[in-house]
Amino acid sequence: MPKTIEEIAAATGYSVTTVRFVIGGQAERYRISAATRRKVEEYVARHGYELNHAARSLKLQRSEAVGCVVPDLGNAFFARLTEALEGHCRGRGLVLLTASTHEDPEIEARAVESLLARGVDGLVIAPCRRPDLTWLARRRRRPAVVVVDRAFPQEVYPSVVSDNFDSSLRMSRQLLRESEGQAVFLCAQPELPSIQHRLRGFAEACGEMEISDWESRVLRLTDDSVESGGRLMQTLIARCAGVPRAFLCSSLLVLEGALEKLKTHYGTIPGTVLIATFDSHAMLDFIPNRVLSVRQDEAGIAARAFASLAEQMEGRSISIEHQVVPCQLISRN
Amino acid sequence: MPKTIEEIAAATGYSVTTVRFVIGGQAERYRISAATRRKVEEYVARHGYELNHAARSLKLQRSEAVGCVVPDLGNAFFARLTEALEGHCRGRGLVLLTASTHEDPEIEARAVESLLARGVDGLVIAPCRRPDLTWLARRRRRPAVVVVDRAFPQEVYPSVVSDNFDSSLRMSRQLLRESEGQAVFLCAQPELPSIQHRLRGFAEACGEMEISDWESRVLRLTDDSVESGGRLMQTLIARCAGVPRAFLCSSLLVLEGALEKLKTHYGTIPGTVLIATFDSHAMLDFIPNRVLSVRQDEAGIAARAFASLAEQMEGRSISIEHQVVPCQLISRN
DNA sequence: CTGTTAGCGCGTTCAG
DNA sequence: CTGAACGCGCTAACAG
Repeated sequence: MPKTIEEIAAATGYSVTTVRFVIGGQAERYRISAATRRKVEEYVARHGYELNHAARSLKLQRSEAVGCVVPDLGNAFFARLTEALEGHCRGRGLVLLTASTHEDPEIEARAVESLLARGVDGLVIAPCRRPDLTWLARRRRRPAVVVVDRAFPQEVYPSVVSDNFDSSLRMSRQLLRESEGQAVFLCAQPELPSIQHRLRGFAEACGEMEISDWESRVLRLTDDSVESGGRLMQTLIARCAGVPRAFLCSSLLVLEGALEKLKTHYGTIPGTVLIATFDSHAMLDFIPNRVLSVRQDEAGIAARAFASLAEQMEGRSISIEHQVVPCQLISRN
Repeated sequence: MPKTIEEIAAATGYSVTTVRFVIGGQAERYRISAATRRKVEEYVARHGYELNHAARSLKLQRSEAVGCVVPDLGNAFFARLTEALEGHCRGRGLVLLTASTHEDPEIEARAVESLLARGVDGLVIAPCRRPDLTWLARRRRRPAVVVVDRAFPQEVYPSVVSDNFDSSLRMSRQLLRESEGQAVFLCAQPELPSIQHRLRGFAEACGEMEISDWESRVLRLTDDSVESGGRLMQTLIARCAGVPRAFLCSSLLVLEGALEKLKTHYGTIPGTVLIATFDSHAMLDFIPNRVLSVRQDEAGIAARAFASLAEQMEGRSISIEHQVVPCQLISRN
């Protein structure tokens, strides 16, 4: 059974300080005698020592933990992001506390509250609404904060997001070119900043093609779900009175719903329809249609987010910067 | 800025005990005078109070945190499992500490060590090898432990796994029936208990069809990856000297590799091939082929795992039980 | 080179 | 009804 420092001190007959120096690898520095050192090390080798983080946190007023709050861990993007973050944390001896909010601001607020009460040293959050600053304003020791994926305008925290405008522009250009201007954007959660940027990329590409009424090429619904995708596709089918030529989905969930609807409506997914979507998945390879998709760089986002956290935790000034991570455009078939 | 109990006591002129009773909602019970109570409550309403979990943990020797160690958060199964667990934890005021080990026993050991040092009250783990008991054997306060997804024979902890044998049997029966006995199992990580059960289900189904040499119908490779899937399919194609009739994958990663290989080899995925796989994904709907898949019930597993944890944490006897959660067989097209 | 000590904030016990 | 005091295990300042 692992011992506490005091127990080791008592058992070996030395003081806590001496034991601490040995255990902390500072024996050299404080010129602990070889004999003393050997005795302590032997005892530790036999019985083990286990740092009590609660006591350490209490004393140091820091937890060596970081919180991660995402809307949906079931979403592969957030899962990979969380995983990458956890790796960075482990590398620095930090633990990661996670919370998944189901896009519910209520749950989100409680989760953040809970993490802060736990005294996390850092917080990475992909908020479902504009984050409420009151958390930190009134707070003993304010943790480092980084907003990811969803940087609302005039963000007060450093943020790291994908290059949504540019990647959307590139994908939309290609989509419109290949479909001769016949493409519709099936869009869920249009109020999210990331989606807004994607919309703007689409609009820009429309402009380049001299499509004036791009707004009419966008079908919107508030919640991001398979069901929304189905309803949007339903609308699209009704509108174009025939097999749609090309469409662009704001997320994989919307894509799922849209394809499902195509399949039930036509019995199969018409091979002529050109598919484009944000967020990518390996399985997209196996749809026979031509498919364009944009893959976000979760590892890159995590790396930058963590770097920003680390910077803040080391007390450097909170530079309110906004970082944009490029995406990859993938085209299949 | 939220206050500590001592600060509130000092500011209101009462003692910590009195303040604690009021804050703890025990005012009635200890007959705190209405005036006192009002004063304290007013002060708290104005300045806030924030429990210091580090101090609480130090005193109570318990952290109100549970750890979750999985091989790969990027895997949708583990992501959903983790998410569901987190929900249960939140409901009981616990936080979830997560770690993803990339199937590396080294990382896993360090992650567990780290979580235990953090004093987690419970630990949910999907181990990559048979868990090493020495963690807990020699330990001050042993946390509650539940093994999920991968219960090795003679497991010493309670475990919760999917009904791998039965679901495999059902899927294999159907697969063999539809393919007239012409099906091959592309199997990665055959040493995992879950995979072993799936293999046995396949063998049983072969037996029912009076296929004696089921072993020759299984192609194995140790690591679960897209690359393995490709190599296994390569072998299969070479062996059957033509388009395979039907195959069964041990995981989605293997399926991805296998399909990829089919596609590069034949230019497209032959429509006649019958596909079956463990673990399911919505996108499987959009492959034109007939597809069988087994979907695990992550929510069910999480619920039972958490129930077992809770049971142990409440001091009830550690009944070394093994729970099996049914899966759903999905067939498409 | 080694030892002593004072908190960190909370929960609990005992004493009025 | 209210207050005082101890200790959880660790860190760090100070004292030899």
